[in-house]
Amino acid sequence: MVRPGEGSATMDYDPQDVEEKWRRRWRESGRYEADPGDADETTFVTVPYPYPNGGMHIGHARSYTVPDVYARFRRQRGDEVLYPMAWHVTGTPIVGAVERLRENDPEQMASLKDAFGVPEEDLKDLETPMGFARYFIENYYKQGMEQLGLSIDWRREFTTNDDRYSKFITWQYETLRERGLLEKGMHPVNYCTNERQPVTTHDILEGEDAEFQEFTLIRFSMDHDGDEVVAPMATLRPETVRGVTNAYVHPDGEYVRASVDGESWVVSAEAAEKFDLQGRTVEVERRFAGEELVGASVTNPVTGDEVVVLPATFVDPDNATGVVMSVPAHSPDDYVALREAQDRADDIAAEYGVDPDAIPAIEPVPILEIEGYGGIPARDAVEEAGVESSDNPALHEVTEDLYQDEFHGGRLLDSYGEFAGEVVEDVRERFREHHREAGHFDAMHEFTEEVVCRCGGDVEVAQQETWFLRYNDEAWRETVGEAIARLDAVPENTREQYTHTVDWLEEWPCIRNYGLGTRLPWDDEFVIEPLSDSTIYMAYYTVAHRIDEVPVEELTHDFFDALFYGPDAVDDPPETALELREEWDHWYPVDVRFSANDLVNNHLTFFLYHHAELFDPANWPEGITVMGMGLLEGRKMSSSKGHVALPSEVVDDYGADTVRFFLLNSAEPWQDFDWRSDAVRSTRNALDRFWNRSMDVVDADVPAERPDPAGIDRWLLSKLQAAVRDVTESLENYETRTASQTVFYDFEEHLRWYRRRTDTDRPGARWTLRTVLEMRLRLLAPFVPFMANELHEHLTGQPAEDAPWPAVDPALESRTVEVEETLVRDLTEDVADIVDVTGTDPDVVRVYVAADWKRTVFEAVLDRAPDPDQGAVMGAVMEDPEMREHGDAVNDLVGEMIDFVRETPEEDVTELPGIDEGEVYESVAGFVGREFDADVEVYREDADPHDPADRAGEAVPFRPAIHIE
RNA sequence: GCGAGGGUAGCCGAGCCUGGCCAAAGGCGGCGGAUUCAAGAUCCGCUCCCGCAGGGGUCCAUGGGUUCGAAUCCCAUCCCUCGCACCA
Repeated sequence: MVRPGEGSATMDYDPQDVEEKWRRRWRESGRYEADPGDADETTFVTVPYPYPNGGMHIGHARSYTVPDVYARFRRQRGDEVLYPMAWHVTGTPIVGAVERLRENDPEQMASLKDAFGVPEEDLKDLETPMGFARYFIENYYKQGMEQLGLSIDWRREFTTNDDRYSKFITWQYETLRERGLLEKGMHPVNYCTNERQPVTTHDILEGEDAEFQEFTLIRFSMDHDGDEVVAPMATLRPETVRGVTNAYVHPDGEYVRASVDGESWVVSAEAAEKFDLQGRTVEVERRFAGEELVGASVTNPVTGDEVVVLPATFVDPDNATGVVMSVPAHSPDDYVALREAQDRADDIAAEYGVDPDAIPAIEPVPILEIEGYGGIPARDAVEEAGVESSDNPALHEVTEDLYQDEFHGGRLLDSYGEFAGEVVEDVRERFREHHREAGHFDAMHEFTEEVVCRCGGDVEVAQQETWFLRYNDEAWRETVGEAIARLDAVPENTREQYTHTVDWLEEWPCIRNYGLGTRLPWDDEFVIEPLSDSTIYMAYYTVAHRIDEVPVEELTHDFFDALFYGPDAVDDPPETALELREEWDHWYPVDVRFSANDLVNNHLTFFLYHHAELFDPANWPEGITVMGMGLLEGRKMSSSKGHVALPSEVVDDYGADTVRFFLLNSAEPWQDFDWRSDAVRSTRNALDRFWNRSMDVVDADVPAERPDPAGIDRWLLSKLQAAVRDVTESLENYETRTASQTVFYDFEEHLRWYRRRTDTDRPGARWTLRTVLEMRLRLLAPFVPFMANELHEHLTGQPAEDAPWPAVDPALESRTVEVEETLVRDLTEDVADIVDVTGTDPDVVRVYVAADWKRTVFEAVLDRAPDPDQGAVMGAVMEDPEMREHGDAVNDLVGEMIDFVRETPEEDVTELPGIDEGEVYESVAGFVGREFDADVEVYREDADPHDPADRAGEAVPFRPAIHIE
């Protein structure tokens, strides 16, 4: 019995022990530090740097392991490979995390303590943003990556808050500005009216999902205190302007008369503040109750018609302008409200002094027609739904439905002139622009729901001056389009997503008011936001370890110009910059970037934009492989709910190789994967089995020279060549699942058959198994580097990763042998079927090989492959008088053979004429006999066989007749 | 609504591009057997229905179509997931 730790070659699989040993060797030898050498090819693999605002979970583990597999694969193929890593700390998430920690926010504390297991005594280290980041970098990310065995060059590590990195970003933004790709403008932001500053979604307590809406303001005019003033009415449906029959204000609401951008406006008090925030110059001149406006008439800027202002308590002065227009023909809400106002017409007239005849006289004015509704769609909708009053909750739904229908199916009436007859969906935008230019319309932003800041303050949409990246610039779009066209987009269908994103992107506001990162070079009040400071940093990796020796103040604009654009780009190029340029030239471009698929429509597209602009096509990204999401036990992971699997824990539980193998094998990189502990456990069992079997091979005596191979050895070696070819091809396509499935599980199936077929103790078998193991270990090394290296070293004295990637040996590949073996398998299965269905335990199995004339028929069919025609074959065959003797049997056989040829792969069919079936069956008589514990007798149908059950006649080529007794 | 992806046996999941080797890989779960003191370990077999001769029937969301032949190609319908921004 072998005791643990005894050092015998037959030791049990102990991943913790094996893995720690290799980690140490890699660390101490600097195995993955990549420096320019003289290899024929370089491979530069990148992945978005992690954002350490929390710990690392199993989804991250996969994101970094998939590139590692590719890196290891390319390394074994002889490339110089660079796989670097850094840390993204830009912006507010880390700052926000620290704030929530300081406030003892329960969700944050649960995430830190329960999900990530941060000990109480460490919490004090997390109280500054960089302290927080550093803690998770060191204790979670970096440690997790090392445990997983990622082949990263750690010398190049940096954070995006480093001074030198900022110099690089500074150069990037100065360059973009010089090229006119940055633009100053106004932009809507979330603004806390209490703190008097912009806030991010992380700071929002209520209404996190609220979106900005752009309301169109219809500039109604009215007489107020003897002046002509504007009463702007907000709407999302500007095309209904011709259907306005009246307006509403809240009689008790506070309204103001204000000067807005030099004009006199009447709006709610809240609206005046919003206009102020949205970049307009607002001076409130007088405040009054809404009641004061009731009864006034306002003039429609488009039609010139006058309509009356009515009181309504449903008006929310804190929504939009607080002055509402009513379109009863097309808005069920308005329709019902109007009916109710008309019911109370006398009261309203008496209370507010409105002309008593005005209210009953209001009639809905249709502005469009739509199939399925009459002239007044809102009336039909309301009546059909049986809604009688405004407090019926169904009214909301009726309104939504009608809006939807009218948007997609409503055609404007003749009064719309040039817009008449068009569908709302197609015409709204043009209509709005037309009237905006004519001065009839204006615009404002508003949230879709109420938004409250963490401080309790009201959050409003504010317009703020900002800098934009001009992603909608036509020339830039064209260049990035070329970059997309050249890209190896994996999977291929993502290419369209990049194109689509480019079409859809407008200007991108690239700065924020606060957060970590690089200040805007020409205005240090602002910081460049995270998606904008992470577009070309892969270039920084190439020099990161050497730039640390350059004093920060030397990292000028010229320095980077010289580095990236060469000695001619500046007058007096710094020597160091030119030295670093060689590193950059050596590694760039990025060969492949691996990234989660949700970054396609921002980060990855930005990545392409900036490369396309700042670098030559030769340095544009060559490939992007997108990755799917991770589930845990079938559910989404969530650190706040504690539903996460941590890499360090699962590596402790199962071993890094098991974790890696599961992550790589359970789905292709771009598919979603599901971390299920039962499946992971079964992966571990499979690796255990593999280890034990491998150790048996390691311990076996193997002849130095290859002994004479049995047929089955040649079969297994042929399968091995196919595996080498398939794994190589799959890995070139980043198909980690297919590749690992082929070399591991599929090959285990071949070995199962091999063990069943032959005595594995023969010298020939021992030699074969050893050769197979050695090759498989090399093929497995990218996936399970610890185990593969360990076993390969036991076997050959050299780690698998240092051995070259296997090549297909054509001498060991034989289609004929493989086809013969399928005949053996077919025979075995047929006998087993018969045994099964008859329930007999045979003493004798008789096998009858088809007569020669049947072979002739098969060959006649084969002559007309791949799509033989029954008539033609029959014509040819029947020319032979001997055939005619067999009569109808020939016809049946031709039909059967035609089906057989059609259904068999062409490369197999062509092998068949060279195969002597009888010989094949005779050579496996011993094996088949053992399988069924019976004597096996092989006969030829036309050689006067012993045929007690009269079966021989049923034999057809490659389907022998069988009789069991 | 727009854009992308998807619906395959108890479950997960391959196959679909390039139609026939597909009753449809593999895993999990379940059943039976072997080994074992025992086992969540390993090994062998079974796991749509019928069948005492290698066979037959039905099947890949639904309904049509193309084809000698459809899980695979085309059309329509239903359902599900993700993204739609200034947030990493």
